[in-house]
Amino acid sequence: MGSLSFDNFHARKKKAMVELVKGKEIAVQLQTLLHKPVSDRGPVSPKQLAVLIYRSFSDTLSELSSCTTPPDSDQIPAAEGSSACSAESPKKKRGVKDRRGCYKRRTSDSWVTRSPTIEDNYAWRKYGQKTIMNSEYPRSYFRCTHKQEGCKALKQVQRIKGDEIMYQTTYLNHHSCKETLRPPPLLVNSDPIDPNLISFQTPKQDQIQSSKKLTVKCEECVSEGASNEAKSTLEDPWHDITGLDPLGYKPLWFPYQDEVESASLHGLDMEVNQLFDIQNFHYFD
DNA sequence: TGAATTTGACCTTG
DNA sequence: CAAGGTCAAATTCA
Repeated sequence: MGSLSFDNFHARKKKAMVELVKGKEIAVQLQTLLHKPVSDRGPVSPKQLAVLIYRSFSDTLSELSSCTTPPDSDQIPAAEGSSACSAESPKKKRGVKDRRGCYKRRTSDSWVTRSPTIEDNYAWRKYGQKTIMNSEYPRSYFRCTHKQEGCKALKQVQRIKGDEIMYQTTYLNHHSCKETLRPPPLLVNSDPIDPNLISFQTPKQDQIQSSKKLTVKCEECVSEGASNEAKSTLEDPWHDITGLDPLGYKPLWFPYQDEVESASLHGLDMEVNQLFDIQNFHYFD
């Protein structure tokens, strides 16, 4: 078992590196493309390249996160794979021992994000809510809507005490249903739960005013550690493509951001920053 | 009417 | 035993 996991670790690591290199190459392509006049750009749009870059990072992170699972963990497989926890019949009455409680508590394959929204471009289904001790707000429990297909991704969302418009989201397990990853909406207008998300569409006249309010509100809600530099990128189109929050918050759907932010992301910083320097950043078709 | 959410009971963990 | 995580019936929504 040990050597198998060891091999697996290196295989995944290698795959992750390949993905990163691929992403970097695409980023270079994107950079080159953006230096060309729109008429000379050919069939591939910058937006498509940006999506590919995102996908590359996503795949990389997926591989890396799998590496973090302890090789020797004898964790009980999620309920559907466990004979001990599998139910004989789909419906059982209360009192009969069923699969309730057959869960893993937080594993190493978990990460926490803070965001003004709970949206992360995956489809989730809420399956529970609990009031938490010493917490003003209840914690909501979500699972991937594609659980039936074997996806074990879970997340817990809780408002942050003292920072009411921020949510702390704890993710458990990665999506195995990659194809269900919904592309970020081209128009991020508002969130049903929290309207702090920003629209990158050319604002209509009546939206400009609310946009200003939004800016003020967001600046108020930025945590102490957030840099003013980051706050100034409100119209950052990168967010629309990648889901990275332009307000200086943590990325909205970037697992392992704390570890990766300073490594992988900064690896692209130069190119990304150069992209932002380009005045005519046409990435929409 | 099917899908999604709510809610209280049940279960495990520490 | 308390706290937190999950289940599933009931309820709501589209």
